[in-house]
Amino acid sequence: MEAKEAKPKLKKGFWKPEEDLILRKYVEIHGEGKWRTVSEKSGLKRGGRSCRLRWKNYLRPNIKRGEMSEQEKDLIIRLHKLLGNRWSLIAGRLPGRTDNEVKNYWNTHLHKVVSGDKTKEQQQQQMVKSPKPQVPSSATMAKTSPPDDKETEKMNHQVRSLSLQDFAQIFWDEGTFSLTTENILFHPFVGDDDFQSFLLL
DNA sequence: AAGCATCACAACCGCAGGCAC
DNA sequence: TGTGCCTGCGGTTGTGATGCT
Repeated sequence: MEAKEAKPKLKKGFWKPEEDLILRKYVEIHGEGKWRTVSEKSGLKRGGRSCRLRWKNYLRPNIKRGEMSEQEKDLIIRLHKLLGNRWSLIAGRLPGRTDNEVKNYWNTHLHKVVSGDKTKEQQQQQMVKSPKPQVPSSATMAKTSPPDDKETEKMNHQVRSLSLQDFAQIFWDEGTFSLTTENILFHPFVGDDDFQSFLLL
């Protein structure tokens, strides 16, 4: 039995600093995309998807590392309530954070908080009071992303179109808006007529 | 000090949509 | 119009770090 094709054995597991360096340099010169060729041409013995993930989650410029701020935590909880496990959409509202990071953070910290921690329970109760519709499981949601501008616009549109009312409810606490300045800054409606109207409600 | 349990997070995998040919 | 490749998404797994007994 012949071996089909001497496939170079792909490396798995944690990335070494020198591998990061190679990938970073390659992307700086050639740009993002065509991840399969990145792995072939750069000499990295990594699969294209592994390269893409590493770049997207750790090497990309403007990645924010470190602990989540209170505003970020709050926003994640609220958006998760609204959007469900649409991590890429949620991450899109958190500058510098990646979907993987948000997902991990939710699974290790916030999920526990929301589903049981006494000290935080009160915060969550406010949101649990009025059940929010989840995003319809439409195949159009959150799958596939063309490059940035389009994607951003698409996400904003998606969130906008389904959630003006939902946001109004979510940010409504016991008869008082808890829409903070920070939340407004993160909010996709900023600058939109929709949002202006929303604020005037 | 050693062994075990749990936590936190990086990375991988399967699936599905978009796009080029 | 059909097919195959590329890429992104969400779920899951693996591994190192830390805490506890």
